[in-house]
Amino acid sequence: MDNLNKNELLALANDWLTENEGKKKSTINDVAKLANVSKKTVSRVINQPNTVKVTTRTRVETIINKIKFQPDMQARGLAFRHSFLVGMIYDNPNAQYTLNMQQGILDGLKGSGYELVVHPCDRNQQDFVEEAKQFIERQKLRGVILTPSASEDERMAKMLKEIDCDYVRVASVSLDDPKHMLVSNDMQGGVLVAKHLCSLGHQRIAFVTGKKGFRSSEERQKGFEVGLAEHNLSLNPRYIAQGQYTFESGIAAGHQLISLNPIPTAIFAANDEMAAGVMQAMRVKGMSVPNDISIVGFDDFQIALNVWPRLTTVHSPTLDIGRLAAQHLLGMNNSHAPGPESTPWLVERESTTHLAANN
Amino acid sequence: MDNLNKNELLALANDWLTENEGKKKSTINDVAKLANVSKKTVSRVINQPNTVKVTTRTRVETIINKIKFQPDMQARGLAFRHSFLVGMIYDNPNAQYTLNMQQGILDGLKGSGYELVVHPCDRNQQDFVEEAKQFIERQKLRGVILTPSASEDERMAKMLKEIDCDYVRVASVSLDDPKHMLVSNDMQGGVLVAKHLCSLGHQRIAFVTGKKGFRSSEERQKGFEVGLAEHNLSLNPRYIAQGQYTFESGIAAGHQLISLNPIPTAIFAANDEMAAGVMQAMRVKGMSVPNDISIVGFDDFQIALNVWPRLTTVHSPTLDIGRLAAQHLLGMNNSHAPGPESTPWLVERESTTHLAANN
DNA sequence: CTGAAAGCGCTTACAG
DNA sequence: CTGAAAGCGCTTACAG
Repeated sequence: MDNLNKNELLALANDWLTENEGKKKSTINDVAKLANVSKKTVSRVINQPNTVKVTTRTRVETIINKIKFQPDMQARGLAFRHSFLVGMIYDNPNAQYTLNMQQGILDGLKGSGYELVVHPCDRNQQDFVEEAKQFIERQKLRGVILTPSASEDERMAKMLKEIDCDYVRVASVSLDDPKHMLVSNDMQGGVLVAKHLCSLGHQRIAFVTGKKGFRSSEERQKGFEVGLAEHNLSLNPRYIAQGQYTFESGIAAGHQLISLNPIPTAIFAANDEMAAGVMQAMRVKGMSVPNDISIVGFDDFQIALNVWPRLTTVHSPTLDIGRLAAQHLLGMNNSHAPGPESTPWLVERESTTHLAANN
Repeated sequence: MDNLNKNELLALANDWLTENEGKKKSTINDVAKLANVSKKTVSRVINQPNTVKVTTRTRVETIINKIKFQPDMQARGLAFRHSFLVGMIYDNPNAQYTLNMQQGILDGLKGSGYELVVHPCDRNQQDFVEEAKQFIERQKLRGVILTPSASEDERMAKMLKEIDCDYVRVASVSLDDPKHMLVSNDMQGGVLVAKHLCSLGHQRIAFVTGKKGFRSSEERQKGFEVGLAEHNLSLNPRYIAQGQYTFESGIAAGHQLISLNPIPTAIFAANDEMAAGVMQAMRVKGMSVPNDISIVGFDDFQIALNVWPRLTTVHSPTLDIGRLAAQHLLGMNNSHAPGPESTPWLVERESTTHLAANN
């Protein structure tokens, strides 16, 4: 039996296939029988191919491919004591961000055999940590990826450590051991905005913050101030408006900022949504963007292209971040290297221009 | 042992808890031992509580709650021959739609013990059906929910039938046996738009279609024409512009439509994204919305509120649709009733107004 | 380099 | 109404 050549082996598998047509799915036992090895050897070919003699391995692989054997993830999970699922725990209200992140994670998981289970949470709810814990334990997740602001919650991180669940936190600043972090470096994005506006000659620049307690907003502001400082400028507290990361809050902030005297010549909003709201406020007041005032956003989501003029903004590589986070999670045991970082870049569009002479 | 009262039982469980603190998770065997029954009886309490004597059941439930026993879904899945996972297969490019649908499905799954695994697909890829098949079989999914346009693909439906996988297709028109359908009734939304515009006195009305091959666009148009017919109007083919469901295609369609002579007094775009694009085109041409021209969208997503004037549109209850689809899927075996339908409604905002006298 | 036995934590099929 | 045995499809631990 062991001396069958490939064609004889395939013929054997073909016979078996016609015999079992329409019957239940093939198992590791079927493969073992056809390849004339023990099921343990088939298991080795699947999990640690290098430990199997090449001729044996080739024989087993030929059968696996021929009868399209797929190991049962349920059974594998039971034996391995964890499932082949990765969880994404999130509470970000922005659809585009969340979906991009999902897609990035799925990219990173591709080919690994792992699937993505999504799990929104609500930090305002009393039992949201306990609820997440039950979710993870019930499905014996391989690990979880957290995005802001769920990723910034220390109660959540504490729980994950307690139940010894692998995890990666996506955030704009390092909050944990590097092996648990994927830093999106929003600060650097803020620096880029400052440089851009300064290079256009602006000096009276306003800032619209994001939602209170969101690290991303703090980091974007911090970077912005660092960038301004390099041009010997600083952010006047009067020119800082509190926003909520929403379109509506952008409108309000816009109205507040243009009522100032002197009026700012440029406004940096901590995300695109608010920048679009600021533009709305300008329009209502009959001000022209960018001639009367330059506006910059952050994220580079769809909305940046849907407004007119289109928004100059910072592109945050959400897809890449998701992919890196997934790879970081699955490779967690292999590396004690610091977690990867992602680098944003500036996208110049029509909402910013040189400071007009009359300003 | 069987005569222990509740407090004695709890004390017993407490002892066990302190003894096993930090050790591995509790299993059905632990519950059986503490409740002094066989594990089969514990299994019955979990799966078919009615078949167990009340006193026994209460005893078992007390233990389960006390030691916070959660059955292992991996093991349960293996024995049941299917996992406790539901898949969502989608290819809709609109982030808001997809995320709302996810959230709706999660709502419908809540409390069922099932989790949601997301799986985007690309109908342009040669092997997208085979790929989905492997996904389902590898994880032994309990069932899948398909959204447009993946839900409109008959090759996909055929494959699902072949592998005997429970599924629900969300679409704007019935494409399958009622037990496999969740109809979103977009046609009715189209009727509402026609009625609204006619009631405002408009007669020269244009339509921007969605992406070719999307049933939703066809249904919205069909309903629109039905509604117009009720007012003895019809859609002039010259006033139909082909769109792609994207913002950019809305701009193009807008330019095309206002170059017509006579110019339409109202435009209905098959989704909000395109309606926003049409408004953009109006702005560029110096036309005022709604005074020069009324504009209506469809979906009622965030973008409808981000434009100015805010968009009159049809609210499609995506969350409800997702929830109903999930419930329909899980209850599939219980009912042979026709699949549920969802009803859209009109949201009047500032982008539509009475036909001006000079038109 | 390979295999026979035991086990992962549940449920099904059978029995009483 | 309840239980002992066998099994779901894999892997671990041990042996050779």
